[in-house]
Amino acid sequence: MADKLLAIDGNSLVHRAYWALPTTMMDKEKRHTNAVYGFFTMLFRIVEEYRPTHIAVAFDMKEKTFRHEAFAEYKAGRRKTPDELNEQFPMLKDALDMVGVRYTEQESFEADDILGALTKEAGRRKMESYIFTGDRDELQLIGEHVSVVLTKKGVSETKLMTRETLMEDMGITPGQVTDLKGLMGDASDNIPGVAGVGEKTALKLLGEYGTVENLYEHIEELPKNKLYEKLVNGKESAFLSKQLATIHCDMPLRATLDDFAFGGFSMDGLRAMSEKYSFGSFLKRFSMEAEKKEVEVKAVGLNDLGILEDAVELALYFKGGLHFAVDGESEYLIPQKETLLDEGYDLADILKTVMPLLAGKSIVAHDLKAMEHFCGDGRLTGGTYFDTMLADWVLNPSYPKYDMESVLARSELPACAAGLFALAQRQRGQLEEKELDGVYYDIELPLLKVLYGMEETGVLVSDEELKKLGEKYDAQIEELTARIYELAGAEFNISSTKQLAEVLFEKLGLPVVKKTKTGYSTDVEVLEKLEGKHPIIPYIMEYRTLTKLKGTYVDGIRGLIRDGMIHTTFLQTATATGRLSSVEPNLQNIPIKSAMANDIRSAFPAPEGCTIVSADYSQIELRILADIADDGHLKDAFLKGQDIHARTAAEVLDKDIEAVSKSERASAKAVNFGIVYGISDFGLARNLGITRKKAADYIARYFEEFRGVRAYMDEIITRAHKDGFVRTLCGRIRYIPELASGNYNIRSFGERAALNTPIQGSAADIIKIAMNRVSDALHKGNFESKLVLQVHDELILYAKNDELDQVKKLLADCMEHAMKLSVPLAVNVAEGKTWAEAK
DNA sequence: CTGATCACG
DNA sequence: ACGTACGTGATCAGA
Repeated sequence: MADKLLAIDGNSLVHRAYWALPTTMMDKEKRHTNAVYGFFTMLFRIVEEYRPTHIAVAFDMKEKTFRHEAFAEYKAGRRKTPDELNEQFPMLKDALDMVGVRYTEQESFEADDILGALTKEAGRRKMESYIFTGDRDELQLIGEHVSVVLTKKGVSETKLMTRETLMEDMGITPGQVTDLKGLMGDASDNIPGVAGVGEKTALKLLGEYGTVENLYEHIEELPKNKLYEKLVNGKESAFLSKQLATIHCDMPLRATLDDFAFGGFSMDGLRAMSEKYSFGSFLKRFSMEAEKKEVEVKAVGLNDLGILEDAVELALYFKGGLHFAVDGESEYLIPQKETLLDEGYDLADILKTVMPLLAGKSIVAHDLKAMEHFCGDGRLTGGTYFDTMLADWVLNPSYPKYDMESVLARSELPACAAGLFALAQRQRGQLEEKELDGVYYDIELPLLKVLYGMEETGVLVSDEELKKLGEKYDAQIEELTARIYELAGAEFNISSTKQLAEVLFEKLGLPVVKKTKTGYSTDVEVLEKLEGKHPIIPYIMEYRTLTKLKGTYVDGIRGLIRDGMIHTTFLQTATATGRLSSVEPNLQNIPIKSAMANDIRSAFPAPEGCTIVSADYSQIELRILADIADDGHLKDAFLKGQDIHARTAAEVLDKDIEAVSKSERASAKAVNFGIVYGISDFGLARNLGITRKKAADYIARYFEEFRGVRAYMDEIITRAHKDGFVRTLCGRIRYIPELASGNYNIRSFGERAALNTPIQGSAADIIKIAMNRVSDALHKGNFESKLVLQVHDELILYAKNDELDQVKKLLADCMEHAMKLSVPLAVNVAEGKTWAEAK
C-alpha cells in the first residue's frame, strides 16, 4: 500500500470541536473535555476514512511568530481563547500520547507552516498527503500530492478539496489563495486586505488578472471608479496581506516524516485514555472496532464467495456501492466497493455473482429500497429483511436526516458492517419495547417493496406537450414582462422580491401591507390586498403564476424525463407524521387547482392500452377525527352521508342543512380545516378575511355543538404534555419535545402538532395499509395493472384496459376497508386517458 | 446557504 | 402579553 500522510492542524480542529460541542461535557474530575472529545471524534472518523500510514498533529506555539514582526496587529482583536479551552490543550496532547499519535510544535511558527513543510517533504517522497483543517487559508498548500480535507459545520462533515474542486468551487488555483486573502483580507486573523473589497470582487479581479502583482501592474487599465480608488488606496495593504497569508513551507523541520509513522491506534491506550477522560461512548466503540479488526483480517476476495453457501447474514447499501458482511462460522467478508474496483472487478459482475447468494437469506440493509434499485428488479426476493433506516425513522420520525452516516452517528456505533448489524439487533428490541413493531413489520417494511415497484414503473410524460406548453408560457411571460416594465416605468427583475418591493412600495408608493423579517412582503396575500390600487398588480400575479408553472412544472419536469418516463423517489423517512414525500421530481404537488393546471396534467397520458385510474378518500381526516373524538354530530353526518361542511354550517348557525348558503358552507369548510390544524381565531380570521372577534365567535359556537371534538382536543394535549409524544391509530409515534418548552410560541406549536399528528398520521396509516393490500391483490389476481403514484389521500394507477372494471372495484374495496372505523371510509374513483381527465 | 414564495394534501 | 393553522419540495435571488 502506498504511504499516506494525514497532517492535522491541531489548533484549528480543537477550536472547531470546542465551539461545536457543549462545555457542559466534563470528566470525572470536572475538567472540561468537549474539545478533546470532539477532536477525537473527528480523528477517528478521518482515520477510518483515509487509513493513513503516517499521522502528524501540528500545534501553534503561544509565542509571537515572524508574522507579528511584519505586522503588529496580526491576529489582534481576536476573541481571547477561553480558559475552558486553553486547559484542554495539555489534556489533548496527553491523550494523543496515550493512543500513539505523534504531535509537533515549533517556536515562532504556526501549525500551518509546519503542515506546509511536512507535506512538501512528503510530496518529494511521492507520498499522498491530506491536510485536515478548518482553515481555508491552507487551501494554498494543495498540490500534486497534497489535498485538503476541510471541516464543515459541526464535527461530522468534511469536504475533500483538490485542485479540481478548488477550481470548481471558487475558480482559483491553490497559488491564488494568498492573492485572494491579499485582496479580501481575513477578519479572523485581522488581515486587512483592501478596504471595501469582498470575496466576490476579489474573485472577479483574480479571474482577470491572476495575481495581486499583475493586478497592480495593470491598475491603470481599470475604469476610474470607486473600486479603482479603493484598490489604489489599499495597495500597500494588499501586498502586506498577501505576504501575511502566505504559508512558509521552507521552515527547518525539527521532526522528520518517519517520526510520524502510524500503525493503528493502541487499543490499550484507547481504553486507558477513554477511561481517564470519561469518554464512555468511545469505550463502547472500541469494543466494536476490535471486533471489526478481526473481520478485516479474515477478509477474502471475491473469488472465494463460493464458500459462503447459506452463510449470508448481512448486506448493506452504501454510497452507491455494496459492502457485504457474511456470517458463516464467524467468518466475515467485507469487500468494499473501492477495493473491488481496484482489483478490476465490474459492479455488474459482482451483483451477478452475489445476488443469487442473497436470495432467501436474512438481509440487513440501510435503505433497502435504494438497494433494490441498485441490484435490479426481483433480485432481492424470498428472504427476510431488515432496514435500519426505516427502523430508525419509525422509532423517532423527527430527525432531519436518516442516511447511514447520520443514523450510525446517533447510535454511537461504528460506521461499518458490524456496527450496522449491531444497530439492527438493538432496533428489533426497541421496536417491540415501544410497541412499534406493528407499524414497522406490518406497514412500512412491506410498503417499501410497493414503493420500489411504483418508482420502477415510473410515470409517462409527453415531452412534446410540455415543450409546446413552455413556449406558450414563455410568450405570455414576455408580454407580461413588457407591460410590467411599462407600468413600472423601469426595467427590473420581477422575480426578485427585493426589486419588486422597491417598485411597488417606493417607486409607485403603494401601501405596505405586511413585512417579512428581511423587508417588505410581496406574497399573494399582499398582492390581493393591493389589487385595484394599481393596474400593475394583476400582471404581477399572472407573471408569478406563469413563471412558477414554467420553472417548476415544465422545465423542471422536462429535465427529468428519461425514455419518455419520469421516476420519482418516494421518501419513506422524511415526515414527522408518517406521510410519504416525493422528490426529483415531486409528483405530489402537480397543479390541480389553478386555471392552467389542466394544461400540465394533460401532459401525463396513460400508456398504450391503459387508462389512468385515480381514487381518493373523501374527507378522510375529518372522518378520522369523528372516530377518535367520538363526536356525535360528526359521526352522524358521515353515517348519513351528508355534506360535512354544510352540516357543520347548519349546526353552528342552527339552521336546516338545506338552508345553508354557499358562503356559509365556505366558512364552515375553513373552520373544519382549522380544527384539524389546531385552530386559532387569528388564523381563521386571516383565512376568511373576517375580524378576529367574529372568528373567535364562530369557533366558540362550533365547540358548543361539537362537544366530542372539544373534549378530544383537551385530552390529547393533556396527554401529550404528560407523555411527551402522541400516537396514531396504528400506534405510530411522534415525540414532541416542543411541548416542554418555556417559550409560549414553541409550546403552542407543539400543542398544535400534538393535535394534528394523530389525524394526519392515521390517514397516512390507512392509505399505506390500502397500498399494501392493493399491491397484494394485483399480484394475487395476476393483474398487469400497476400502482404508480400516491398523493396522501389518493392513489393513481395505470389500469390495463381489459382489467379496468375489476381494478376499479378492487381499488375501492381495498381503500374503503383498509381500516374499520366507527364511520365509513368513502372513496371516489375516476378514470381518464390523461391525468387531467381522471378527476 | 437561507429566505421568500408557491405548488400540493 | 406573547404571535399564530398541520405536513411537504422546488425554484429563484442574493448575501
